Amino acid sequence: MPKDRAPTRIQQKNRAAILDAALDVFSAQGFRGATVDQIATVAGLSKPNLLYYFPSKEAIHNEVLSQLLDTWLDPLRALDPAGDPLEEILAYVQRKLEMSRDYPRESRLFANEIVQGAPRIHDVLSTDLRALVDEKVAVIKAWSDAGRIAPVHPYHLIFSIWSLTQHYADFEVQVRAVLGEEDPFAATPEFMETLYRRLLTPN
Amino acid sequence: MPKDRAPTRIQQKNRAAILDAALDVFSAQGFRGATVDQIATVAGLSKPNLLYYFPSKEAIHNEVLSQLLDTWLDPLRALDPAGDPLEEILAYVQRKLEMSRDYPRESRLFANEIVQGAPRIHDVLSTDLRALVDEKVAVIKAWSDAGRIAPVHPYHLIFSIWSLTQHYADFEVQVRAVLGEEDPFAATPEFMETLYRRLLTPN
DNA sequence: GTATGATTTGACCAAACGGTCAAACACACG
DNA sequence: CGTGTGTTTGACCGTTTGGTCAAATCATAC
Repeated sequence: MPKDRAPTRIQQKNRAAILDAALDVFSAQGFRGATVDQIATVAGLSKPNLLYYFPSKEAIHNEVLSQLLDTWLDPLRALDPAGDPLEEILAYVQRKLEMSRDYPRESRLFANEIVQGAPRIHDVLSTDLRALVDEKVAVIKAWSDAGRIAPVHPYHLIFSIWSLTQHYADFEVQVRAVLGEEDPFAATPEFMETLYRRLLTPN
Repeated sequence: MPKDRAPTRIQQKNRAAILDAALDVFSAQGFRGATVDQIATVAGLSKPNLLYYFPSKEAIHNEVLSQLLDTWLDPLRALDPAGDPLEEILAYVQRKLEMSRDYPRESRLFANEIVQGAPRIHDVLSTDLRALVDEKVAVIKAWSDAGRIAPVHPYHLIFSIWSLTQHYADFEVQVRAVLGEEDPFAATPEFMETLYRRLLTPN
């Protein structure tokens, strides 16, 4: 490990390469399935060299995961209580869908972690995530109570948005196997819009 | 390995215990994350004893996975072209939801496999699964074209059902972290029914 | 009870894995 | 150029893992 100075160009480049490679490997194999050697190879480094930049496999995983968590909830944070209810929710759906299309590795990393019981991020889920969801649920409930959108169970509404949008990244192999040549994201935005417009348009 | 005779009572009991334990461990840790020792311990056997009944870790995984695939698509197979369109689809949704509630381990095993690229079941997906989906998509498209349900992209309709229902099993930790004490499945059937009724009821 | 096959296990092996370390190498700066 | 710091690596270590095997134990039919 280098001393406590400003990172050199080499450090910046290599740390970035390692984190990108780790995202590749962890999202495709899970934490236990990934090997340090694999990550090093993908990053174009030797294993000891990689361990010169990060103290352990777990440290790399933590770093990748916390970088992910930082941005993962941005689309929901942006849901504006002052905006038009239906349009706000539709915009949130589209933002989430874009993230699945543009950052599928991040989505799969998250999925891997959750499916296997979220051992490393359970705390964040039941504190930060829960608080954010509670906040936005209150907004949606207010809209619903005011009759500005159809009555809906707000928690399940949010779960449905998560599951529908992330499905195209997390289960991409399955979607592609079923669709064949067709682009999975071709008709998806329109489908989502129709679905939530019909669900939420008041009477 | 015993000779090629009818399985004894001990064989039946132990093979069943192993497969159940394997479902536990594989669904919670993924293939590479699971160890033979773990499975053996959960099954109440020693590792060499377990390997007396199955030749390898991969053989156990294959067996568990193929038993799963056998029944996983039954709810979709049961979609009856002769039934009432909306009620048929709603019934399919409820069957899938029940499977998520009653067989979450199976759902998570499947999710683990797909998220990590489905290396072992890719063939089944692009043959059997695809054929079944194509068949049912045709049914839904016919209903849609006949105006018996609202116009809808049939593939994405099916994907939406998969993702929504399986979400409650695959992402159970997250759902519970957000909902707290509340039973994840309490309001879910009603939410699903409302959603698909609104989406599919012809104008 | 005893013979035969089924079942179980402790001891063991080779490979893979996460991680360490001293030595070699590269590079910037005077 | 040389020297001090940052960087890279081959060799190595202890542990975990999947799997083997011979020997011991158990169940059952005669």
